[in-house]
Amino acid sequence: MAHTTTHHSDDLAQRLADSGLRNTPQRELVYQSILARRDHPTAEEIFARVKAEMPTISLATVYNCLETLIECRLVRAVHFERASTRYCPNLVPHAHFHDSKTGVTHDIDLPEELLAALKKLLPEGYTADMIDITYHGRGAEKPEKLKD
Amino acid sequence: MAHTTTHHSDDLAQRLADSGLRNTPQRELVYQSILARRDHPTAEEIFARVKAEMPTISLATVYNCLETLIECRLVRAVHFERASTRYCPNLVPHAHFHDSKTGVTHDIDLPEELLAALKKLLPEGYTADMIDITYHGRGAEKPEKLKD
DNA sequence: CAAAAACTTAGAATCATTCTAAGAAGAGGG
DNA sequence: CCCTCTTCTTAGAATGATTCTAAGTTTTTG
Ligand SMILES: [Mn+2]
Ligand SMILES: [Mn+2]
Ligand SMILES: [Zn+2]
Ligand SMILES: [Zn+2]
Repeated sequence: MAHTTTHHSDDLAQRLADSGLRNTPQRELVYQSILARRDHPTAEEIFARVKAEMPTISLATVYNCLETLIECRLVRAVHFERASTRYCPNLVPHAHFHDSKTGVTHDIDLPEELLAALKKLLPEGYTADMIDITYHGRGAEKPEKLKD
Repeated sequence: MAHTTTHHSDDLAQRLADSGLRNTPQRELVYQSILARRDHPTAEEIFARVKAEMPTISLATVYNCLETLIECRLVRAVHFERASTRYCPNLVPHAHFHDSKTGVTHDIDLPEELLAALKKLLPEGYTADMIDITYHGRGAEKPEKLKD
């Protein structure tokens, strides 16, 4: 897989350059801390993770970096009710399943055809830039088989 | 249409009674103010409308009444990003179209088949109590034909 | 190097919502 | 009718996530 391997830090460097922004250690660290796991951390959770590596970083900077990452389209903001915003590094169009028992959030891939069907529900002349879909429910009770 | 006509205030009285709650003038007024229009007002907007009729009502009471109406399933809370919660009297399953230019919110009816298709995307063992769908985009630019 | 621009930071401010504590209103039993 | 218990309403304080402010740092440019 030689040179075709893409490093996420390269993505970041590239996107920041494209937007005329600087690639700072804080931005790098905040971005990596979101990529590291497939959970959907809040700003406070990211702050806690990042602080372990860079104890001087501030919560304000975490918020600033997150805003930058969203502008650069490397991270997506996710909202459940009015709870703290969560941040998601999965850039393919997907829905979110919010487990009301555990509070855990899973990504649900959305087939192109389903998005098309949703767009067909709109009245003449309406265009949707994005469609936000959130499931609220419960995940499997039993421990999952032996996949993953 | 004789006696079959349902008055919304009867709905309210019934639901409150079912839940062992009292039917107060404040609850009645808050409910009517939401039913009166198909917009999706915020608590502050409802407060303003209701205050015109009952100048002594408090914002806390509006929030309390809204919570009660939601418990009684007569009103639905709607969230866009982290903006103020909006309240919707449309009880059939529907999505929301949020016009990013005007800020106006429209209801979009959801066919049963589409909800079924969405539920089929969930992994084994996952159940969704509810699915929240929000479109973000722009409505028709031109003035609508001559309907409505 | 000097100056300008972009960033980071701590703490204050904001804003929607919830909480608290006290008073008002309604239901029921005598 | 009173009395008492419970439910409601109310004003204002508290909360919590996020944004703003103002001052220092770092980076880039000339
Ligand atoms: Mn400071
Ligand atoms: Mn008070
Ligand atoms: Zn996600
Ligand atoms: Zn609605």
